[in-house]
This record gives sequence, C-alpha cells and structure tokens, in this order.
Amino acid sequence: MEIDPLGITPVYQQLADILRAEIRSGNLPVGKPLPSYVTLTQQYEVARGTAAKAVQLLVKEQLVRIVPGKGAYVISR
Amino acid sequence: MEIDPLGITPVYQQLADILRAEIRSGNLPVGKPLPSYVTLTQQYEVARGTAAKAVQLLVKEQLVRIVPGKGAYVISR
DNA sequence: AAATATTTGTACGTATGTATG
DNA sequence: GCATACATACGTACAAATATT
Repeated sequence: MEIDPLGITPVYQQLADILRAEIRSGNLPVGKPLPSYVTLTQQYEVARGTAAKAVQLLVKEQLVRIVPGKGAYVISR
Repeated sequence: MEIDPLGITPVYQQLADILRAEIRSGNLPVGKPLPSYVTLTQQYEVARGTAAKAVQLLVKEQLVRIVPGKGAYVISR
C-alpha cells in the first residue's frame, strides 16, 4: 500500500485505511501492537502527528486500544 | 481565565474548559462564532494546533459546529 | 535501585491547501 | 484578486509511562 501525499484523501485517512485493511486481513492480528509511531513515520514517510491522528481514528472505531508507553494494540477486526 | 502551561491538565483541555464555560455562561452566545484560531493563539498564548484541538473537543461535545472558511459557531450550551 | 531505551502524549512553530466573503 | 478562517501536514522537542538492563 502506498500513500499519495498529493491525493484528495488526507494522508492521515490514507494511513488509517491501510492499517484498517491490515487489521481486517489479519495481517495485523488481534492482540498484537501496531507498528510504533517511529516505524510508521519511517515506513510511510509521514510526520509523527499524522501517524498519531491515523491511529486515533482506529481507536475511535474501536479497532485498537492505545496503552501509553507500550503501544497501540489491535482489539478487534 | 488563565492557562497554566505547566499544570497537570493539558493546555488544550484547559482552553476547552474555558471556552465551554464561556458558552455555558452565555458569554459566547448561541449562533455566534468563537474567536478565531489567530485570536485564540494570541489571547491565550497557545499554538494554533492546540487551539484547534480544544475547539475539536467542543465539536465532539456538540457545543459548536465548524464551518470552514467562516468560523466555529456555538450551536448549544 | 538506577540508568537506559522505547513508545505514546502533549505542544510548539511553520507552511500550504481549501472554503468563504 | 484579496483577506480571513479552518484543514492538513510537516518537523521538532520534551514529558510521562513502560520495560529492560
């Protein structure tokens, strides 16, 4: 999956879409943490705040639960 | 109302609290827009993103509705 | 017990895009 | 076209929570 920084869809949405797809597919299994912000920023070349915003969307969708100091864990798919 | 940048409560929460109080008191009446981000940043000496985050909280609480290019209007109190 | 590393939380400042008037 | 206002995005920095050494 690729992110288009110039696309119509905001980058944070694109990233959330990617992560959601990874969760739904089981590629990111329940109980496992998402890649850290640092990893996400490097892997998708987005800013940290953008990565955080994307993950927050998934939290709102109750797909992940964030544990400060630990990670963002997949709780459902 | 004052913001304490070193307080326990996050600045964006403090600002949201202040604005909420202004709305509840009728000081910021229904139908009127909140001060703009520029005004908020100057008045409370916070960053623009912080002001935006505070206003977003009020949106979530359905106290205000943001109209892009116009302002953040009080819709309830 | 203490120091270090990792990860999320908050906050800053800045730049650019989009919508409205 | 221009000014105003919100939206998105970047990069950076430090604090707080957690885990490990």
